[in-house]
Amino acid sequence: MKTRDKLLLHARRQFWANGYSNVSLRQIASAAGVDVALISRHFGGKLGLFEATLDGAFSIFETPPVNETELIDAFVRIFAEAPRTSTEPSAVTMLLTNSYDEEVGSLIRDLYDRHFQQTLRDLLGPERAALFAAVVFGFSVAEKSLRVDGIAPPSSVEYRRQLEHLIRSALSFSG
Amino acid sequence: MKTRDKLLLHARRQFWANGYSNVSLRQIASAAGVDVALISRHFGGKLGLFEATLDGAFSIFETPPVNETELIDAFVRIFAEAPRTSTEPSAVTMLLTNSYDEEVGSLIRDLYDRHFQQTLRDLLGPERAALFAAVVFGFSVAEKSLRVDGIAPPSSVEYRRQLEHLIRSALSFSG
DNA sequence: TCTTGATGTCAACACTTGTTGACACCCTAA
DNA sequence: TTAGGGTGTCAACAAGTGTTGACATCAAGA
Repeated sequence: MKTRDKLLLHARRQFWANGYSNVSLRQIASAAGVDVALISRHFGGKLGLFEATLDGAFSIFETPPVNETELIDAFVRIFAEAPRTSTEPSAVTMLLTNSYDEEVGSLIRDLYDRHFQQTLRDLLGPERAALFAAVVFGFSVAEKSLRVDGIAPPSSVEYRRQLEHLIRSALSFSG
Repeated sequence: MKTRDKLLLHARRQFWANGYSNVSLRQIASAAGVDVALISRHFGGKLGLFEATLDGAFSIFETPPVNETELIDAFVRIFAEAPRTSTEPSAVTMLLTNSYDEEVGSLIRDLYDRHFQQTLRDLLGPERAALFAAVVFGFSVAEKSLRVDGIAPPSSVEYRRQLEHLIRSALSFSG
């Protein structure tokens, strides 16, 4: 594997899981088995490396959903299957760990809105799109951040039922 | 105002809003108009200062709710009124900015579970308590972290309607 | 008045941070 | 073979981190 790709892999892993400011270039370089200086050479610096990890971050749909049923199905499937197919941190996790950051927060929020929330808005209208995002992120916070018990194991049928219940509830809101 | 209290005030403000690792002692000392060394003297160090800011962090109820109706009312009221009564970061914000932190994450999650989620569990059972937490934190993420449009202004009637809808949805779940 | 302990001031410490420049290596094109 | 650009290696830099020790100041009790 090329040096550039090794750096990108470990950078994404660490930046996404722990947040931009909480990860040092030496940690990434060490995990990749590579000299620190190469980061500045290949990506121009820390910010450049981080931005490179965002490439395609919000392209989570293979085929964009065209109606609400497809949207729900796609989301539940992605959430329920993600933990089994990959140990990598998810885009949702990345948003939770980085959207409060002083250095990259606005960048992240902007990317998210343009590349994802906009899709929700077009399909659901602004209010229901907001509540949709709220329950999806809330479910993730409860599961991964607060680690509340009561959230079913990610691979179980109950997990899908819980998530689907929240999503359908959010969509049942009428302004 | 005593030095100790000044430090505590600005420490809470900054730690809660930006996260433990993203705030330096010199930033806090400077905001408080006080020498850095006094932090180690008064609180033993950075961690001691942070822990001091957590005192009473989860005592958000004046009188603990004894049934679901009271729980919903209390929560909606606290959320809807908080932005008007204070510019200070909320306990929810603190959880979002610190529960992923490597140094204080487990401490925070533990405190939260013992002092708050436990109350929800006793009242609602583990599953509904988890979904309750999910929608409350999700609503906060959408509003303050992602800053999604579609969330109504905090002082409006619509804000209360949105939040109440999500909470009632979570509680309508039956395992 | 003298003493004592708490409180504040200042400088320095060892350490980590991101970044840069000098140098060596290696593969390819002339 | 010879040059040259991409790639990797190493050391150093200035800036920022939390913490500590020496010293001054001040208020209260003997």
